Amino acid sequence: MARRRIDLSGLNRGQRRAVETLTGPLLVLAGAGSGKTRVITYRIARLMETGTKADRILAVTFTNKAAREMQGRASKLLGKRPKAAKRPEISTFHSLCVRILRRHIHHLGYPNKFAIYDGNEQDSLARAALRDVRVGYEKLRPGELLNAISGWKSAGLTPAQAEEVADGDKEELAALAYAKYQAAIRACGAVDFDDLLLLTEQLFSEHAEVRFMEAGRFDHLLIDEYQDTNAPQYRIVKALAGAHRNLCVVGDDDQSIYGWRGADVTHILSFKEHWPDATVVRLEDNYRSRESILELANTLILHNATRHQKVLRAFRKGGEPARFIRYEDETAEALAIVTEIHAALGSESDDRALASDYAILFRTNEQPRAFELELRRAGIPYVLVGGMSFYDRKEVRDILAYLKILANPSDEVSLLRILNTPARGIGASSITALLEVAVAEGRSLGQLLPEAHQYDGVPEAAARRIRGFLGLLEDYRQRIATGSLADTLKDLIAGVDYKKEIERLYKNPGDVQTRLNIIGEVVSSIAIYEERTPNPTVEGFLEETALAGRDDIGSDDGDDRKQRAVTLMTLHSAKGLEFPRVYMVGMEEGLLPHGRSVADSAGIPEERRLCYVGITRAQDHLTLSFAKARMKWGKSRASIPSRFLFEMRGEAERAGKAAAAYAEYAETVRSEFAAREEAKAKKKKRTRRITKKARSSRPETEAPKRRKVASPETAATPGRLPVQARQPQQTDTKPLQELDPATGSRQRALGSTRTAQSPTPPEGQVPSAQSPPARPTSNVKDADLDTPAQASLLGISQSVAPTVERISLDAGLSSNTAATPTDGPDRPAKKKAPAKKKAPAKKKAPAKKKAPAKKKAPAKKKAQKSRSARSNLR
DNA sequence: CAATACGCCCTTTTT
DNA sequence: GGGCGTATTG
Repeated sequence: MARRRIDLSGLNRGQRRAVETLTGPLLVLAGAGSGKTRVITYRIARLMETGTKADRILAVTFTNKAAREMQGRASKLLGKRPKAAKRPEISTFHSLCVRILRRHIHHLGYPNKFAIYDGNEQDSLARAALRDVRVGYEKLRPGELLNAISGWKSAGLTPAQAEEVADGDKEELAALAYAKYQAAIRACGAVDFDDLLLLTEQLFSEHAEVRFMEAGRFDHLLIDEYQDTNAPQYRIVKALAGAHRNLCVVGDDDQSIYGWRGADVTHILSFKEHWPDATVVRLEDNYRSRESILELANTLILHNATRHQKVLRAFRKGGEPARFIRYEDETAEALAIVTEIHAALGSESDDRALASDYAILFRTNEQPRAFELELRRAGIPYVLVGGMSFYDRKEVRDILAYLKILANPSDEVSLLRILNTPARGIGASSITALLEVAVAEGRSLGQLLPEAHQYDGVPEAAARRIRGFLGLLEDYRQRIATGSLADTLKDLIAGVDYKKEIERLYKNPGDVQTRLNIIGEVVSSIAIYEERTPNPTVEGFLEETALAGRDDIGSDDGDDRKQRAVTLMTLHSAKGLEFPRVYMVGMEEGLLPHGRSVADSAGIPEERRLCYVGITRAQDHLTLSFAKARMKWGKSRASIPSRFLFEMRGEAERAGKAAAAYAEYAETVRSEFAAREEAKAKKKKRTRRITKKARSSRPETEAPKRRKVASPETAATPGRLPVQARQPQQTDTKPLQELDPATGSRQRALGSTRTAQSPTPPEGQVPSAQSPPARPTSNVKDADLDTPAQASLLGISQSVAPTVERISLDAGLSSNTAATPTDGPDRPAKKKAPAKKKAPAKKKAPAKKKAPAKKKAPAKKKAQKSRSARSNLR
C-alpha cells in the first residue's frame, strides 16, 4: 500500500492536536462549525497511515447520514485504494448493536433472526399491553406508555425494577404495562430500539467471552456526538474501549439536545473524571457562520450555567446582522417568508439564491404546515425532513408486514396487521376469539391459527380462509428463501390482490395511483437491495429498512431533488447541517422554550441549546421570526416573544420579563386544564364500564400517529417533492382547490401568490416588492420585539416609551429606514456598509412601485402598518 | 361487516 | 382545527 503523508497543513492548531493524539483517551470539544467531521476523518487517516489496520478502527455515529458522510469523506481522504482493501468500520450505535446481537443474542434466549420493531409496531404493542392491563387509553396513552418504557429502559430498569420505582397511579400502571409489553415483544421474537442497546449491554456484562470477542475486534474507537450518549451507550463504549483505552470522543455539550430521550450530558462533561488521563482538545474556530451570527450564539449560550466553557471565534468576519421580525400570526409568517424566498429565487441578479440555500427551522411538527401550504402555492420545491417517512405509510407497512411474517412467523404484530389485509373474510370477531384463547392458554396467535377451526368463535368459513392464508404464507416463505426477493414479493402482492384492496380503500383514481406507485417503490427498493448485497435475505432487507428510519429509499433520486429544494425541518434534525440562509420561525414562548420544558429546570437549558443549534446552522443570513398570535387548539392566542430572542441580544432583563409573562400565562392555562381534567374525571367513571366491556376490541389495523398527507400528488414525503411538476409561473388553481377546501383563505393567498409569481413584473422589481418583511437588522430595535400588546404582556409599556412609536411604525413588518439613526443603542459599532446600503435602496424604492396605492410612504405611518405586508399583497 | 357520523383529545423533540 | 377512536347505522 502506497503510503502517502496525509497533509495536515490545512488544519488549525487544535485540529492538528486532535488528529495527532492517537493513543489514550481523548476528548475533543468541537464547537459548532469547527470542523469536527474533518478532524475525525483525518484522525482515521492518520491512524491508518501510522500502521493501524482499517478494520481495527471503529467509528460510531448516531445517524446513518453521519455514518455515510464520514465513510465518504474518509475514503476520499485516503485516496485510491485497492477495491478489496478493508475499510474502517463506521456505523451507528444501533447498527453496531444489531451486528453484535445477530451473532450472540441466542445467549439471551432470543432468536438470532429477531425482528426489530419500530415506533409503529411499538405502538401496537403498547396498545395491546394497555388492554391487557385493562387500562383505557384515557388513563394512559400509548405514547405516554412508550415514553415511560423508553425512559426505564434507558435507565436500565427491568419491569420488576420499574414497578418498585414507579411513583403514583400512572407510573404504576405504566410499569405493569411495561411488563406486558416486554413479554409480548419477546414472544414476538422481536426487540425495539432501546433493546438493541440494552441487550448488547447485558450480553457484555453476562457473557465475558462475548465482550472479549467483540471488544477485541478493534484497537481504536471514535465516538461522534458524544454529548448524545445515553447510559447504555456509555456502558457499551466503556466495555469496548476498556482494554485498549484508545477512545476518542467528539462532541459539544452546547449541542446536547436529546436529554429527553435519555442522553446524558454528564458523559461529556465528566469525561475527564471517567478517564483521568484524557487529553482534552477544544475546537473553537468556527468556519461556518459569519461573525454577526456567532455573536448571537455565543451570547445566548452564556446563559447556560453548566457547560464546558468555550467561545466560538468567527473565521468569517462581519456579515449581515440577523433580522428579528414579528408577524401577525403564523399564516402571515409563512406567507411573508415564502414570498421573500420566492422573490429571491426569481431575481435576475448574479447573487440569485438557490432554493437549496434555504432552511426553515421550527420546533414542533405542526409548524411546517403553514409553510408547506405557502410553498406549494408559490410553486417552490421543498423537502420536509422527518415528516411522514416512507416507511410510515400504510401500504409500505402492510407489505413489510408480509415480509416480516415470512421471515419471522412469531411476529404477532405483523400477523395481526395482515391477517385480514387485504380483506379476506377473517373478521374481527374471529380474531378476537382466537386472541382470547391465546391469552387463556398462554399460546401465541400463530400457534393457534392452524387449528382455528376447533374454536367456537371462529365460523367455518373463517377457518377455511385462515387455512388458505397459512398455505399462502408457507408457499411464499419457501419461494422467498430460494428465489429472487423482488420477484417473489411482486408475486406475493399480486397473489393477495393488494391492488384490489387499494381500490377498495381509495375511490379517487389519483389516490389509487400514488399508492400503487408507492408499492412499486417498495418492490424496487428490495430489488436494489438485492442487487447490491452479496447475500441478500429478507431479514437483511428488513433490518436495513428498520434502521434506515427516515432516510429515503431511492436515495439518488432524493438527493437530487433535495438539491433544488427549500429544506423544512425541526431544530433537532438540523443538527450537523448548515445553510447559507436560515429562518428560525415561531420564536415564541411556549414554542421555543417549549411549554412542556418550562416546567422542569433541566428543560430550559436544553431548549436554549436547541436555539443555539438553530442559530449556528446559518452561514450568511439568519432571520428569526415570531408571531403576535398563533392558532392553538383551534383558537388564536396571543404569543410572547421567546426569551431567547432577548438573551441572544444581551437583553437579560427583558428576557426575564418574557419568561415571567409566560409563566403567568401558563398558570392560567394550567387552571383551565385542571378544570378540564376534573370534568374528564367525572366522565371517566361513566365511561369506564363501557370501556371494560369493549376491551377485547379488535387488533389495530393501523397505528396512525403521524399526520396524513394533504393530497397524494402533492404528498410531501422526504425525497419526494411535492410540486415538482408545477412551474412557478403556473397559476393553475385546480390542484389548489383540491388541496384546500377552505376556499376563502385560499383565494386570499392565491391572489397574493399570483402577484408574486408574475414572471416579468413591470420594472423587474418583483423581489423587493415581494419582500415586505425583509428588513436590514440595523433597524432591529426594541420596536421589533414589543408592540403595545407585547409590551404590556411584558409589563414594560412605560419603560420602552421611546420605542413605542417605532413599534407601531414597524409592527414587525415594515421596512423603512427610519431606524437608521438609532443603530447606536443596541449594537453600537456594528453596522456594515452593505447593510446600510441595502436598506434604503432595495427596500423602499421598489416597495412603492409595486405595491398598490395602499401602501404609504414608509416613514410616517404608524399603527396602520402592522398589517402592511399582507394587505399590500392582497 | 363496512361505511358513515359524531365527539373527544390533543399539541415536543426521534436514533 | 384536525385526527383519531368509538358508536351507530345500513
